[in-house]
Amino acid sequence: MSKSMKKIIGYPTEESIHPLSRDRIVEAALQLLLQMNLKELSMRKIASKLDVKAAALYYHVKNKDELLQLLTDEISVQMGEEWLNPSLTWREQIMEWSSAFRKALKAYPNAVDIFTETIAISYHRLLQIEWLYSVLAKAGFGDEQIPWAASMLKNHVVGFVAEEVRKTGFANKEEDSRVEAESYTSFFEDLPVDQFPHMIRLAEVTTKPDWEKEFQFGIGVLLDGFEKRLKKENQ
Amino acid sequence: MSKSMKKIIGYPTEESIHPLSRDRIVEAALQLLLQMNLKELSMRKIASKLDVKAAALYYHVKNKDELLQLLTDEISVQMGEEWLNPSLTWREQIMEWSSAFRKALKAYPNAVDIFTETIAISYHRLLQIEWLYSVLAKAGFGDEQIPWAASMLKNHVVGFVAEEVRKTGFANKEEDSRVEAESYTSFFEDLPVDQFPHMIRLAEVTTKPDWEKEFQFGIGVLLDGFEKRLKKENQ
DNA sequence: AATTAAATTTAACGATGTTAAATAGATTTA
DNA sequence: TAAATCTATTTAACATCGTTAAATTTAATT
Repeated sequence: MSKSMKKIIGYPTEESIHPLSRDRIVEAALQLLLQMNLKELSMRKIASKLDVKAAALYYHVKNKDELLQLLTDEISVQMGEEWLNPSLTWREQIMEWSSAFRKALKAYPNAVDIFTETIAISYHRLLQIEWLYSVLAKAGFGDEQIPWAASMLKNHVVGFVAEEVRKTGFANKEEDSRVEAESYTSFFEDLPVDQFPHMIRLAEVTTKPDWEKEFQFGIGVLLDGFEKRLKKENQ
Repeated sequence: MSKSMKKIIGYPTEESIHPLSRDRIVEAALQLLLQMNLKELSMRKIASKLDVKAAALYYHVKNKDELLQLLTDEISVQMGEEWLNPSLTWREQIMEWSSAFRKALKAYPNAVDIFTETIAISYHRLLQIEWLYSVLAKAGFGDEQIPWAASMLKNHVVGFVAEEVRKTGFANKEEDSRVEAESYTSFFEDLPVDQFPHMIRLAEVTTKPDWEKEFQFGIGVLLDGFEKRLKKENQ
């Protein structure tokens, strides 16, 4: 693109296309999280990606913690609504939601830890929880148990994906975690056999995990456990 | 204590009682975590608490990450073995373990996030998992499902306590999180009623949580879910 | 054209994890 | 006992970080 072209009135310059904003900051941060892990993500790097100095970010965002909260909110937004299907049973609805949530989390593997470290107090995360509440209410849960069950589901998916990401490894800048995931695989061989009999016997299963199958198992356990409590209440 | 007294041969001086070591470093770090949160904990502060310069720590510990791992290991050690009781059913054994694990985690509330962020590759944490494996194996679970169930239990307790700590608030230096916990309580009043009907209706339940009851509910759900899978397999 | 408001930069502060080299203390060897 | 070696700690420095106040530029309004 020539410099003269940029001077045409109304021609969208880099700046007019991309005025600095919360959304652009969030977008840049998420992009960076695809190339580096959470510890490496800094305000300065985000700013640099936007051709701006770090202090400029603070006009649009209170501090880094707030920005991280915004990231979780945006990820919740990107989860979309395709999983929403009122014609399904409550079990099916929750299974759809769980899979969609997992998928959204895995889209930004390095952001998962933000979910584990923060309370859900952003708009779109709250919408998710509200929806969970509505499904659980229709399923017949008592008022006290609705938040309990919702919390379990949320924590389970987040915890599951966090572990999945850690053990699967994900591309850092210096491919650190990939190495970590490998060393984890060969880790079991160094265990004292007498003290860890089960762990060693199960090493084969543990080091070649079928994450999808394990995920379905987990959701199934929760749903079965929920259902039993439902029946107990109504009998 | 007079200076001359310290000179008596064999009298335990400050230094001879307290030679720098991994254990002392871990102990100091855990003590500091009772007065500040995880983000505030630094190598320099730990060193200062031990009347030593920060670099000295690196002779005993590879880096901060390893130290944090050691903290989780020590907390696992402090969990003790009172919860161990082979005469109980597998359900009861797991309930005892869960409660003991929760209690151990809550002894250092500001350390919980280390558990959520790290893989269990330290000796005493692995011992816990090995024990879970043995109980689940005796309960009759198939080899594939044993690690799955164990992982669920571990993740559930850690996730639960993490949330409990965040929402309960814990004494920081500047009583920051206590304020945060308060503002969380009054948080629901600002929600748009039409978009969050359930959340607002349940606000009373959610802001006055009975954590012990909720914890038992969660473990019960998991155990019921497990049991159903057990029966399915054996039929 | 002058004034005000909005957005960004400059510059700086204190703090962090970590490392290499220098130093002191203790132990072993000659 | 003196020299040499090993152990443990300090000194000093590096690059980086989150954040803020003040100065500056750019845009909007009067």
